[in-house]
Amino acid sequence: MSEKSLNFIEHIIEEDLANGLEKDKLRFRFPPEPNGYLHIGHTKAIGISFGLGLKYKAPVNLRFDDTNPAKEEQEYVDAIKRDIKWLGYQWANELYSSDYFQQLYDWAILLIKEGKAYVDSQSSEAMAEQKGTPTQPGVDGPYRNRSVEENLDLFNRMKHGEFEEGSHVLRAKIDMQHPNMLMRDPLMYRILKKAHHRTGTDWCIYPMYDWTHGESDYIEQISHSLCSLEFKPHRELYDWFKEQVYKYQPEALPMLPKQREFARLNLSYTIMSKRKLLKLVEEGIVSGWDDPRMPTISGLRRRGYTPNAIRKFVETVGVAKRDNVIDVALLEFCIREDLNKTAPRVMAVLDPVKVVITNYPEDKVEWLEAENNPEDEQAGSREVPFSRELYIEKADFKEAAGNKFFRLKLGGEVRLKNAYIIQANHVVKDANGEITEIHCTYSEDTSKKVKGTLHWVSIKHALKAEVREYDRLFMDEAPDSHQDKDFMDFLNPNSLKVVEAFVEPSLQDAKIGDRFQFQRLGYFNVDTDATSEKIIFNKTVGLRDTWAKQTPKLKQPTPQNAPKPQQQRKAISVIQQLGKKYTNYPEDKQAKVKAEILELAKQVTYDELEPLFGTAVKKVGTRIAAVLILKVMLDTGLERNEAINEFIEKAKTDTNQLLVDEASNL
RNA sequence: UGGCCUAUGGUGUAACUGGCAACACGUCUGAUUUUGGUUCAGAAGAGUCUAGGUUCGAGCCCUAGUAGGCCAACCA
Repeated sequence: MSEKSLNFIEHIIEEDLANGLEKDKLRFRFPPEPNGYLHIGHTKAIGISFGLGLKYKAPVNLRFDDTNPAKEEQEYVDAIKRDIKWLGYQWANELYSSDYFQQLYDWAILLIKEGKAYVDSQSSEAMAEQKGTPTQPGVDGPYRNRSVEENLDLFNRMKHGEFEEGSHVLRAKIDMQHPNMLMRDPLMYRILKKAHHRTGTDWCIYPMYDWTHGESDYIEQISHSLCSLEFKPHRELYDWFKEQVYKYQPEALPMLPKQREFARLNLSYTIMSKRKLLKLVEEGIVSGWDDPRMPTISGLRRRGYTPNAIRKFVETVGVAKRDNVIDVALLEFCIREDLNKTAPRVMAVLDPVKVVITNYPEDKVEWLEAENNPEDEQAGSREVPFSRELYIEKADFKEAAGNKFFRLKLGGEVRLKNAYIIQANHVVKDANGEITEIHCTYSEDTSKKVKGTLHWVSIKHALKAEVREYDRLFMDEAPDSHQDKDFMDFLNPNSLKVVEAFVEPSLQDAKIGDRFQFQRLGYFNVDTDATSEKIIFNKTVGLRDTWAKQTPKLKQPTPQNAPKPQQQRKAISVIQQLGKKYTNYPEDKQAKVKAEILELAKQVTYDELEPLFGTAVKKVGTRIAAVLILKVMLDTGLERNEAINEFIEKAKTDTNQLLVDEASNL
């Protein structure tokens, strides 16, 4: 059994188990708000909680956090359930926070009676002002000390709809001076005269997140409530509410859930905010939540991603507490890895040029055997038609090219996949000089060694198909991380390219969702828009292409190389970095680095330098760097002092010759 | 002018206090190949944010910094 190393959450659980928590008390939950579609970021949270459920054979509840009737809709509930199921996870119970409205209300009454909650009747502006700021404490509001009787009366009338929205709220009475702003008398209830997707018009007060979420965990006796990092400050409040409520029924509900937070998933070149994704949908930038360019589960599904690949992906990214940006290349690796093993191979030409095989009889057709998947012996084979006139990719032919070009060129030979070897003899061009036909001759000897193999389709047998090729939606690595620019500024105008392609006839019967590898091109699946008349493919992902990397791309000035989302580093820290490895470099590189350090040194102040004098003896490189900086400073008029002299003397007696040399130079 | 969290190759995650640090992606070689795919073999790349300290020994413990993130919705 291969012991995979545990992530920090698993460590916590193991520790709890070791401290006496019974294994069958473990219980998790995934708590989406039904106000949008699930995206790849949620998959991490899903993978964590459901994964833990699988690992410990513990139940995982699907609980919709539906406390805001203004935003939540049944459509989203359905979509979320569909997506989780599609990913292959099973929840123990389908639950709703709204199921607990009555219980929550009853507990709120008890809290009021204890003097732990009160009705505030100010405007939200007034309350916000009293709340202070992160750096300034808040002050008590005028209604903070209402009597229990008055609070009870008011809260009761709130519930019965006697007041307008915004006129009163129920707040927990904690501490307006608390350093954690969430503890400054947080709201528990607001008046909302809106119909709820489940409770209809039963309620006109609705509980807030903090009050609802923790208590829902508690009611369900969740052992570990896992959420993303931004809820860390909420934990204190989560615990406060939990402790208040616990004393009302410690025997019936003994488990106090534990909230722990992990860093959410970020993917390079994409956005993950539901609000922003909604904007793309609403503004028609994409065709809907399931547009294949969207990072939603439904978008990825339509694009051709498999549940397997997505699960593997979230497993691979790991779980920790630091902010991260995952390279989309990892996601692409996961889907290629899966599809390589499972997708049947077919031939399709996306950008055709005609090939005429002049020594092949006009009417002859041969059906040649083609392997369905070299990675899967069970996959069997099919037959593809070969005839005199074929299409190959334009990019697979050049009139003249060097010998690193393995494809077809005039006078050169190339193998046609599953068929013969052909030689290009001459080309026919139109008035614009565009090649319209490539005339070739074929040879039936297929045993010959030739470097290149091309895919092709027989023109008269080929099916026309629409192919939708996608590129990233955004051209920036982190489109929503720029304070001065809107994420919409980075939209890629060429994220969708529709081409008319020619595919082999076996694809006639392909059904919606079917996945294929178009040989040498990539993985494609049949889009939901396909009809019996018109077949439509989505490009899921291209094959790895080491050839494309070598050919200098004449594309747009690669935005990838543009300034990283890092801020300018201080010269001193750059020098330290350079210095560290100084002694490891060969001489020429050493000279280069030295020049760089001397240049940077001009921006360093003496105050920044002095701490480096104490650098540990073994860090020779850093000390050399310090000597170099010092040299620049002395040259520009710095007066020697005791610290400097001491440092120089110490350097001169070092065992490292480089250091001694530099120090002696001073 | 406060509280909380985080810091390990380009990226993401590991490392029971004990060997100048492991795995995956990415990058680069080479071999194989009727997919410039796959597979296989290999390489480069990290003094673990900085400076002190404790220790025979520190990525891990202590102190002080630095940098980044989160917190002021009747949202979740």
